[in-house]
Amino acid sequence: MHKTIEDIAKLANVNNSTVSRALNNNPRISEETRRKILKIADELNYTPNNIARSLKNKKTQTVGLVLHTITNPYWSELLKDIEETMYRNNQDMILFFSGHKDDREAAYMELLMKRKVDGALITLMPTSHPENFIERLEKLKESKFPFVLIFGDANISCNCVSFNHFWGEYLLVRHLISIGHKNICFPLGSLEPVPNVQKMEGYKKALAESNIEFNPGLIIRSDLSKIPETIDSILKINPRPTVISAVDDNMAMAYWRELNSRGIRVPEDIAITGFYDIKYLAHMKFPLTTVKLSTATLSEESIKLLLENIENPDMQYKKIVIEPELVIRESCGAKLVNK
Amino acid sequence: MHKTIEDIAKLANVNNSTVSRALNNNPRISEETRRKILKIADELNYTPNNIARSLKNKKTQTVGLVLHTITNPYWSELLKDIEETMYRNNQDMILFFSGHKDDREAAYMELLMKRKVDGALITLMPTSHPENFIERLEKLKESKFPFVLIFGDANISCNCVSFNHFWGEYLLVRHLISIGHKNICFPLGSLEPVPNVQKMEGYKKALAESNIEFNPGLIIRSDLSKIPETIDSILKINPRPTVISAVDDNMAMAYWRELNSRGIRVPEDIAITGFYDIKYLAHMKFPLTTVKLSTATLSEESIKLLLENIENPDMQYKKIVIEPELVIRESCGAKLVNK
DNA sequence: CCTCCCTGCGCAAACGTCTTCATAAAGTTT
DNA sequence: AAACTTTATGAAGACGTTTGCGCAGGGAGG
Repeated sequence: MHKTIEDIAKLANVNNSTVSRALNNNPRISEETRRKILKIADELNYTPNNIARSLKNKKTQTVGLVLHTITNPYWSELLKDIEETMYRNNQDMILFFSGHKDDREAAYMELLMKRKVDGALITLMPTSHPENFIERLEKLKESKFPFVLIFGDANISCNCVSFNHFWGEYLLVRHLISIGHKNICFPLGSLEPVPNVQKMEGYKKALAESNIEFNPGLIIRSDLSKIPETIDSILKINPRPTVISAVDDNMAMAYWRELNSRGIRVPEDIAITGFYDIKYLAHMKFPLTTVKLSTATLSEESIKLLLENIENPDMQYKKIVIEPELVIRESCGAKLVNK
Repeated sequence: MHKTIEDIAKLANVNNSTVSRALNNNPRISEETRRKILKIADELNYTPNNIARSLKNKKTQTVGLVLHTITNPYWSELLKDIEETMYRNNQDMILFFSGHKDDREAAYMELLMKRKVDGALITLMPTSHPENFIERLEKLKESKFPFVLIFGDANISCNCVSFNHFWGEYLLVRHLISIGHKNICFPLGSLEPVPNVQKMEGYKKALAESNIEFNPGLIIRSDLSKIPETIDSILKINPRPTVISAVDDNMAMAYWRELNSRGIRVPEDIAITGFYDIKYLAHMKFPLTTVKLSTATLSEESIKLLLENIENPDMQYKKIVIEPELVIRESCGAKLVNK
């Protein structure tokens, strides 16, 4: 079966501790014996037992990842990037999906402690039960459990990594204006979530800079379950908007599809923009103009922060805000304008 | 800090072993002491140390999941279902993405053993290096490492769970014929991968049953990177096909998008069908007629098989084939025909 | 009443690794 | 050459569980 340190020790005629030291590059050991031990370890095809190691070291080299959703391709992309970053950092990752369900979220927060992960990456989504969620975070903080909140906004005191939604929407609307759009419809679900508030600010700032008056009639309620109704409302606005700035790529695609089924062309008849930049959609050849929230940067930054926190559980909390990036494709009508 | 069995033992004035037995529902212990111990454990907020437990038991209650891709929403859906099934079975899951890269795949296969997971779910994708992949599987088999191959076809001797692609395509084409389609274009990348071979059989069987002659001109080469060219070829076929039976939903969407950008309507001008049934697309309101390969059933079956294998490492290999299910939506033109 | 068996529990070893302390040998300083 | 210091290694305990063995006490069967 599997070889242990003791097996090596016997063959090398040394003590366990010597083998352990040789394997761990402890300097207090002679080059000669080190080489001898390493050679034998190699011949025996020895691999250390991480369980035993964890028991002694009280570190598992494993972090938890708590996601609220995964079927949305943006989050899968993020998951992929996180996994790769973990791999580069020699960390294992154990996964917990809460699926927006409060009870599972509670269960997972418990599991984080029980399963002995060294720390965790946790996503905050505006739709989950905010009070319970915050309360659970407080518990983690109390027990000094290292974690960082992904997409966490400023209202929570803990390690956070998030994006500057304000600036993203600003860049986007500024671009739309620059290619001739003035009537920019901005449907959103609710103004409660912080990202939406920030986007609204960005939208207004861009308008103001171009001396376009803000028209509240262009801000309408929308929801993935009521796409036809939303499109109805939009088409009734007078004058008709020339572009719909969707709150995310998914909504953008749903609008696109609904317009298409009515024979309205995108972007010729009405333009559409998204937010997040879901790679899968570009893969499927949908040239959506959007604002990229880089999953690569997000994972890089959050893991860096998390490892820092694991290293030093008493560190000051940090907030990292990543700047988004405008991605101009065809759905905004940019190519039409340039002709 | 964290409480141990010893802490409980002291307070209860019993030995460690008694506490352990009480906690593990060992029958050789009186109801009285059991209750006393459980009460104290509860008061102390005791949670067992899984690391120590694993060290003793040589079981980690953790399984590895090796995925080749995750950004494709079908696989994310599968991942979600697997995670949920794992949760119900009290198993942790550690994740490895190989991203179709051979070196990472090799690294992960090594890690599976080193990281002390009890077993693994491994996906086989036709695009990875088949020889190396098979070789690595043989190694796992040699060391009696429990694993099941997801989407594994019959050519490999190991535990497999896969779908009956043959029957899926057959159901689909039979339906297409039933609503009046006769000219069914069937573009595919290559006839090498087993699923494609099976689909081809299903396609032919359905035609034969309706006495429609097989027309090789309708079988064309296709590739996600050459969508416009594929559509060009399809539109040149005479008589023009009334429907494109794509090899998967992703290809279907790419065709859809390309046709749309040329002003060709789906399904009015040409119908489209997919394969797999990616939930995300339905979510985005694309009413794609497709063949559902249920991720729920897949995860259920594969985990059941894996746990069985972990329980008994010497078991006979099993092959499980899941029947797919036809999902009729609008893209095949069914609704048009019925009018 | 003696043996036998069952119940309930304690003792101690074990899982594989790391680490503190001790010690012997070798090298350095005075 | 005595008194240190440094270097290389060994011995043993610890991390938190689980478990085989043993033993005391009590009930049952002969």
